[in-house]
Amino acid sequence: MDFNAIDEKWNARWQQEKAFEANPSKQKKFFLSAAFPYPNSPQHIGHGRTYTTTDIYARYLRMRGFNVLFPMGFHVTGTPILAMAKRLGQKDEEYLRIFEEIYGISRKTSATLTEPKALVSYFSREIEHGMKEMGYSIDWRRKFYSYDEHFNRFVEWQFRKLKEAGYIKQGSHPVPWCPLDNNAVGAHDTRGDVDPQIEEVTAVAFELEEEGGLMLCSTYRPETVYGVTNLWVNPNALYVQIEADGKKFWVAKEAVAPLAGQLGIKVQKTADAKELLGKNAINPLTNARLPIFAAEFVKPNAGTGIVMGVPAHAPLDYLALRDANLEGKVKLIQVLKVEGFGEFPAKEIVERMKVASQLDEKAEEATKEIYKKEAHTGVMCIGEFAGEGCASAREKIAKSLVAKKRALKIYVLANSPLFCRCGGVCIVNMVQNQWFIDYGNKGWKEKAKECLSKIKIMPRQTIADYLYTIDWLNERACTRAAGLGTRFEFDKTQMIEALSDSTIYMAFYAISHHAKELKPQELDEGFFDYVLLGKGNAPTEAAKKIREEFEYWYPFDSSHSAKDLVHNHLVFFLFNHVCVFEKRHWPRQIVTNGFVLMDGKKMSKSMGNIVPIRAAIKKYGADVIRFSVVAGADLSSDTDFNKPVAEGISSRLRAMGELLEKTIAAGEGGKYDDADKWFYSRLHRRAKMAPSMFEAFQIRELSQELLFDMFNDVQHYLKRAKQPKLREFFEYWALLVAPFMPHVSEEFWERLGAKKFVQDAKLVSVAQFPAADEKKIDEGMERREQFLLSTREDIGTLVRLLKKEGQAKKIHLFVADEWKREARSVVAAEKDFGKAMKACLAKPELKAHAAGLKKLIETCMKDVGSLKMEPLAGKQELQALQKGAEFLSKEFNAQVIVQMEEEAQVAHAQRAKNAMPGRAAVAIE
RNA sequence: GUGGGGGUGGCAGAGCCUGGUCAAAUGCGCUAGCUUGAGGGGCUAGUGACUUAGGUCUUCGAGGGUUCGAAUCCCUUCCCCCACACCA
Repeated sequence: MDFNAIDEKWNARWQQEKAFEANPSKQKKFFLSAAFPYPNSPQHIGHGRTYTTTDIYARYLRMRGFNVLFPMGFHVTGTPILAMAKRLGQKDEEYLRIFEEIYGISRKTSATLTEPKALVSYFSREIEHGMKEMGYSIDWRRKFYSYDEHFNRFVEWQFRKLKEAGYIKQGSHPVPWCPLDNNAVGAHDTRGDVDPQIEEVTAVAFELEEEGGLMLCSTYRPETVYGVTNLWVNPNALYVQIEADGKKFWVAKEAVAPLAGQLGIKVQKTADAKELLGKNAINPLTNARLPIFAAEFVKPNAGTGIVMGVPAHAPLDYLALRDANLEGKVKLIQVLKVEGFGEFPAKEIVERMKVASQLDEKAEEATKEIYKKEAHTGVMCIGEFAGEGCASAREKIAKSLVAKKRALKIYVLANSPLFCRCGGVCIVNMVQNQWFIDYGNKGWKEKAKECLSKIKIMPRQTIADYLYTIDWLNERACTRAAGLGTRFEFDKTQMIEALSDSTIYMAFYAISHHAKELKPQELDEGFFDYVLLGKGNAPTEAAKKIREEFEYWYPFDSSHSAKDLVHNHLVFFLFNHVCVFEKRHWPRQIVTNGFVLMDGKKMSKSMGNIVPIRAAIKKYGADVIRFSVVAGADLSSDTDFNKPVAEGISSRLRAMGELLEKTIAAGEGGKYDDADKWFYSRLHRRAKMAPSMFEAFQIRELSQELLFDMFNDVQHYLKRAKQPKLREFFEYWALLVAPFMPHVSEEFWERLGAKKFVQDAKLVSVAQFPAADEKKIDEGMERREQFLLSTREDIGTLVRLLKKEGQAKKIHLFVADEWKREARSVVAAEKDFGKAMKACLAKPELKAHAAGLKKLIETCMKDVGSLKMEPLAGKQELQALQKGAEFLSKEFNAQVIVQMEEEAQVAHAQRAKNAMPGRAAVAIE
């Protein structure tokens, strides 16, 4: 089988037949989509998982008679594409190399991609080709880009709705910032693509007794202010006094730049650390007098460069005191009671770990341990919040200090120093007048939760994540100074940010192909109000038709994405839908899936283990890739892509193909015998359970059943059947696996030249999903075969045990006597040994076998569980063995004798006694 | 730290909700035999330990408990992964 040729043939056919262009009709509809891609790179097989899952579902539903709409667009909003184009324009070596080595794009081509639009068009074309090659059943007429003017009008309308609802706010906001570029930095703007992490720190102000200035100490542990005995400055650093907020603060000189974006800083004077030493500050909570000491461990570039000394709870503080022989001069103050420690945990741990000095490496280890322990188990034993846990006290004290203006909230970059690609050192900037969407709004949250309670979430375990995120979400910045996308109407200097313009875009798919026919300026408030909300009168005839189309497709039935979007996009999707749309148009289902690993490892540019999807298709064929990325794991977990898996699927498919050819060549005929009955029972059983498994997204299990298990059954059937009859099998199978492997399925179907299920439809893709023929599901037949196979296994075990491989001459088989079956059913009802025995003896026909009863009941008790299942009748077992004797005889190359007499009557009576209901006895000569 | 998800045989990965048929599906790997001109591929069997009659013993992160019975239920504990906001 030439997979590539088959792929090409059917992709062309689908396109030619417009098989997936969905228009309103009388049919019931299903509207689903998967997160639209961001075209700044070619897609890899990891992307393929979400889209394939979506497509399998779409194809399944289409075969179940739904009018399915599966559209696709491109999300180009934001800064990465801009940044990438700019870097390519600068001939950035790192980017050129990634393009060349990982994406396979020549430097010559790269040179043409220096404009954002060129980049977008290049990659979106690439992605679209890949999706078509994968056979995704997408209605491409509805494609749009998120910077299209028509879409801009839509997003503007959406934001007007948010504003009307009172959800658009303005305020200040900390942002990672490059002072050289004078712009916000994201991960793609930093050297090494490091994601900037902002951390909130409390800076406590201690008034200087002598001069009224304030010593600004940054701390992660404001609750320890009660235990401050002194302040620390680095003796080798310079300190400056700055004016901010009308006050004078001392901070390290190196701290000024990182804080410049947050405090309106005016440097008043500079001083050597020595000038501060010997002065005294006042504790804002206890009014204690705190001397200022010198310590080497203080880092002038971290926080404010001034540190509170809490020797009772901070190992470094204690060590610094000890190092300077100041231990006698201060009295340690306990703030927290800590499990497993006495009054002064820091002192204790330093002594226990034998930390030599503040410069000892072990000091850090001790600090980590104490901080963790105190945060976890510490209970305040001093001050206003005595008795409270450390964590809650920390929060309350910080809040109250800030409220009393005795402390400031400052932000630092947790992973500093962080360099912008331009070379600048990143800082945190407090952006004033930042625009937000207020996801903190209580009423809105309630509505979002209401929607969540009605929506179907797959996989189900993720509901907790949604709930948590809805609760936790607060104001979210929704604009940026730069980026592609939609300009922010209420402040034209701003662009709407990427996760805010992609929350209800599915609604736009429903109408995008019509909207394109109109001029952007026609898509005004009245237009969208009418089309999307049914408000007012139709502004034009066209609008009326568009409204009808929207009404047909909405609500949105199923949203698909990878699991990483649960915490942002998918929750915004809920919020925005409940804000903008009528309740009857709220979404119905969300499905998220795990990622794809490559040989067990995460795919990444730096590892160079990214497999571009188009290359993979070329190598294995689309259907093998489709199958590989969804079959390996449950929806919720990550799956692994590797060569053996892909090849295993490929070889089975090929084998099926060859078998199909043979079947076609051989023709068909003859009466069904047991082997045929067994095989078709298995097939129809699978056909019967397939629908519920598709609907429950049990894709891993389904693929297991439909490909691997079915294949094994075929193998066994070929061995058992005198004259295999596979035509009906292929007629079913090709359709059962069609959602997974549409190309091969179409090809098989065409080769079969059959009309069943397809009727007037020309394509499998729009055929009926085959209903199982339940009459052919033959439980008894399957169980008899199972009985035969387990007997075969027993024989095999014995032959091996007796070291008689290939040498057994005669195999005698015995079926359990009737009295055993009766006794077994007694035991099944009465699981207590004694009572079961009594019950058995009460029956005259069993009493006759009293000698064997004890052993029998014991054996039955050993696996009580299996008693629940009704065993095959003796006759059935006998029939299975008799009909299977020839098969067993071939398997073991020995004469097989099935005994019909009662156990005691036959030769090998001792062995025959071993027979149990459900298990034949074996004697080997 | 907060929230979520996990720890199963050489590996991947089911089973756990609804305890017994679980030495634990399936796939890969490995071993042996057959097949093929070799290779690739295919087929058959084996793959916890012991065992010349279908048996026994020990296993599902660790420890404890409930139960006639625990991979499955409860408690304690250790470890791993993911998300945490302006980033698509």
